Amino acid sequence: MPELPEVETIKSELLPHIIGRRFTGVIVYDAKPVRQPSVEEFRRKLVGQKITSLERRGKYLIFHLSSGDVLVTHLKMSGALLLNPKQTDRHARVIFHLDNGSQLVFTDRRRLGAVWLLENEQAVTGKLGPEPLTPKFTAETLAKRLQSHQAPIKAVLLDQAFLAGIGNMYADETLFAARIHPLRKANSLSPQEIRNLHKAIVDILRSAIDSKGASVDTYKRPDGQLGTAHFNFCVAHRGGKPCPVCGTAIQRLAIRNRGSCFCPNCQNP
DNA sequence: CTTGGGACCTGGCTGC
DNA sequence: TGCAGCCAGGTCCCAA
Repeated sequence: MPELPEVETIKSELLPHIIGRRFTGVIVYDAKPVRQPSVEEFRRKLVGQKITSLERRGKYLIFHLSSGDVLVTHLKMSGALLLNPKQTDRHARVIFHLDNGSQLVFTDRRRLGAVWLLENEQAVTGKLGPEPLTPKFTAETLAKRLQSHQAPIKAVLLDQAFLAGIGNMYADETLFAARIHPLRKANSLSPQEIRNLHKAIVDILRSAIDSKGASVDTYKRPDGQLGTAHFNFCVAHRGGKPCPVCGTAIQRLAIRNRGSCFCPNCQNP
């Protein structure tokens, strides 16, 4: 599942291969992911445009084009952007042909992913919360934003309008690193716990980026390689297995219909 | 405003 | 071995 570290990895590995390239053709095998505009307009407007820059916002990728328009992608659960894959599988949804002969393949097994071609990205990314890996995201910022939430901290961390880019696995890892129980009410955290949580968010995300993301499910980098961040996971996707710190069995429960793994000993309620 | 539940979607897994 | 049904989770939509 591509979360911030996975999307950041895709961005940085795609970047050198696509900057300055021009779209020469766009083949839509599945219209479902093309959210805006119509498939016909999507193709017509895209062909001929040059990619001038590529940025990540939360879990979105934003391709800036020479026309001023932006191509925005979200990979959701099972999406990937593959560069010149050896074989195009049956899950290829859109193929972008570039002027150097390369193919950029948007593939997505579960068909939840989406692409937009827009005048600007605000309609899609406008409601996102702060970027956790920018200097503006401080423990003080976090503390202030937590005050207005009494939902479980795990649910709040998953809210993209609260903080952009964290998904289920990194929320679990972050709370474990900060020793905070996922059901704690967000506005009940002490100043020290908030400082710990802030540090955990930054550390966990940075280290996952260093490991090129986590390949627990279908996540692949543009060249088809896997990431290794999941080898460092302490609790995420480890329900029933021993806690690496104390050996207690990792517990699993549903919060907001999402599986949450935590150590009942290290993360006290 | 916040909160929580259902829907979307497909393939891997479970259990009969 | 076959197959129905469950489950995974990012985000949108809706109701309270």
